[in-house]
Amino acid sequence: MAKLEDIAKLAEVSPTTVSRVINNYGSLSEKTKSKVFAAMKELNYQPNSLARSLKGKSAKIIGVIFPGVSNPFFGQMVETIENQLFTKGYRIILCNAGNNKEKERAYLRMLIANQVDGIIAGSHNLEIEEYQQVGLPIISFDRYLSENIPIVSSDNYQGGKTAAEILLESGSKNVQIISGANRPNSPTNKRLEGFRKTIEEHDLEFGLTEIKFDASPNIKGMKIKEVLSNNQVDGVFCTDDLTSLLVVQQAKSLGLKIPEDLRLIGYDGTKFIQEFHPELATIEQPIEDIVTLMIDLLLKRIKDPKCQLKQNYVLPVKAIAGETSRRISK
Amino acid sequence: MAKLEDIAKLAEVSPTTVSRVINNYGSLSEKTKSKVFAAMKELNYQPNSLARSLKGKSAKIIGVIFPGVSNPFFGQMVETIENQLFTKGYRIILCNAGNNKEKERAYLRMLIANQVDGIIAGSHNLEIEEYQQVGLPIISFDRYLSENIPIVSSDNYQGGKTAAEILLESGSKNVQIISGANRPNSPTNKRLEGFRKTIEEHDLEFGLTEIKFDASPNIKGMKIKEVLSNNQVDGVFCTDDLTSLLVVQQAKSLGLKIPEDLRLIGYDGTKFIQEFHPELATIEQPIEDIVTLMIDLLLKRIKDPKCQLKQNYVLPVKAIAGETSRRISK
DNA sequence: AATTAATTGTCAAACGTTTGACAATTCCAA
DNA sequence: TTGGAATTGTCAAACGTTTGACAATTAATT
Repeated sequence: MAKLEDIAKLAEVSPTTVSRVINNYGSLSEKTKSKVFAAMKELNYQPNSLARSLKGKSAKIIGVIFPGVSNPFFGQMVETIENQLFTKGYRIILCNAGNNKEKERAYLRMLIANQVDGIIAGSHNLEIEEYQQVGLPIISFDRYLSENIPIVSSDNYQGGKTAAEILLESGSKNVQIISGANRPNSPTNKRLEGFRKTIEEHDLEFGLTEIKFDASPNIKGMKIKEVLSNNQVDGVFCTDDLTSLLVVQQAKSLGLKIPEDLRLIGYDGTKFIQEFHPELATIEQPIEDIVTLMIDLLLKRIKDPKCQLKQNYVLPVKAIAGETSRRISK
Repeated sequence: MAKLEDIAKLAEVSPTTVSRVINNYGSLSEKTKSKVFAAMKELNYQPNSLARSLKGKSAKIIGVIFPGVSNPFFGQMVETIENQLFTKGYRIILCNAGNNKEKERAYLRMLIANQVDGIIAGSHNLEIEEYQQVGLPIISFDRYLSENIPIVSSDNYQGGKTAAEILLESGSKNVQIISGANRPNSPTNKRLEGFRKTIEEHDLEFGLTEIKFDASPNIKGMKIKEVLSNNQVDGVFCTDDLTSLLVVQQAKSLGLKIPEDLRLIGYDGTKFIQEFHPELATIEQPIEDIVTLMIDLLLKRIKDPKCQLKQNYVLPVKAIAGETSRRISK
């Protein structure tokens, strides 16, 4: 590995000058600059980023903590984060916290040890006290972490409301919401609230089924089957699209026709779902915008750690029409 | 941020001793060790990983280069890599190369500058000469990169063969393979070969449709529609499961019943597909094993950069039965 | 008590940079 | 030609560790 000194020798200048060229510091003639650049090219030189960061230069690395990336929603999220950060010159360390508090803690410590510039967190493990003490800029997606950590989320309340409206418009009277188990302080609870409010405004009732986020699909399937067969449910709102897919599966196996017997709407609206399951009605979260905003806020905090940010940033959702919520004329 | 010196003061020992405790170097009494550990705990100390790596200690970071993580196959792959590496004390820098050669190059240089311990690459951009010169341990997934970079892949030939057999057994006579555009040197070509061999052994012919990996789903859909409507195709092998989903979509819109009118088998068999689309027949790649092997090889190379490894490692695939390839009795 | 072994301390160099102070050189214009 | 500015060089300290040489202290063994 070529080092600064080697460049200096080749370009016949002093090491200091090379460093000056790299950091554009002090006054330099065009001639030296180009000599140095040429030498850098010739030796395929890359400044040692460790040494630079040690001297206080930022390493340009962001830690990204999510439950995982095999779920298409988080996959798209992380991919978008990576893409946008890349164009700004940042790299990411991927931290899949799963539903493992210890792992999340370990990652948090590691990120600190590695002197990352900031953290974007969207994990599901709450009550990680450590977040309060991390002396690093953090932005959270859709989860409450601590007092002064801004949360960016989509308009969960409006999302729940819209989902309810669509189900009602589609002619459903007996609706059901299937959601992940609720955590206190989680903004996703608002989906439920918005949904409830709307249903109650129409003087109707609804059933609530909670299924743990991390349950196996078989277990989830079983619970869904119960829901669909015990009641005369004719409308279902799933708080994520994958659960919608399971509902489709179970409905089929029960001989229920969608949308004739049962209307269905999901949540998230990833590119994946829109492209490979355009029949699914869903509420789309503006992933691109969410990421843009998170990164914007994070970089602001990185530039000025004391800059004041709001605690909550809410972005609008969009209803995606789909066959599964088509209005049925009886 | 507490540093080594602070620990030394608190534990009332010399900085050297602290370092010795951390690195378990030289002889140390239990008493001092525990004093130091206590101090470390009290100050919540994390050795500065940059400084350590500068001094030659490994940073315990692996670069992971894939096209992206929004695709469930790569998502699961990367998630598995991350999980397994975590338990071995390594972290990962996620590099989504997309189909962007420049980005991949930039990432490669960055990984070198950041002194990562090794690289796992599964990108789709071939002809990146730089791979030859990277002085780092690299393992590749399913792609040829350069002479001495081991490739781990599933048994593509056998996979293609099995897919063909299943289609034939299901009663299809007029089969079609829909694959990503072929790249020279790519092991995935073997899927095609295995398929061809088997079909020809049965004195049948087959059609080949190539669709660029990165085409939009709409374009892909259109091409698939053409294939399904122009020919009297009654069996389709897609070289990935997502394309299978598109075939299901198009078949439905054309009024073709699966499996009655058309049998279908895909490739990859991610957890996602198996759980959310159990009706899809597919050839499962043993992701877990692939990752285990890649990491095993990589860590070997990291320990001993000169250790001899084979150029190719091939792991067996498994046929996953599904409704879409059910035998039809006419 | 004398000898040896184990433990800890002091000191300094090194890893590859950045950056400041200062001096030396070159260049250009009046 | 001289003065001042622009450019480059030398030198050294710093970032937070690791590690070796060596000396000093303490503990264990006879």
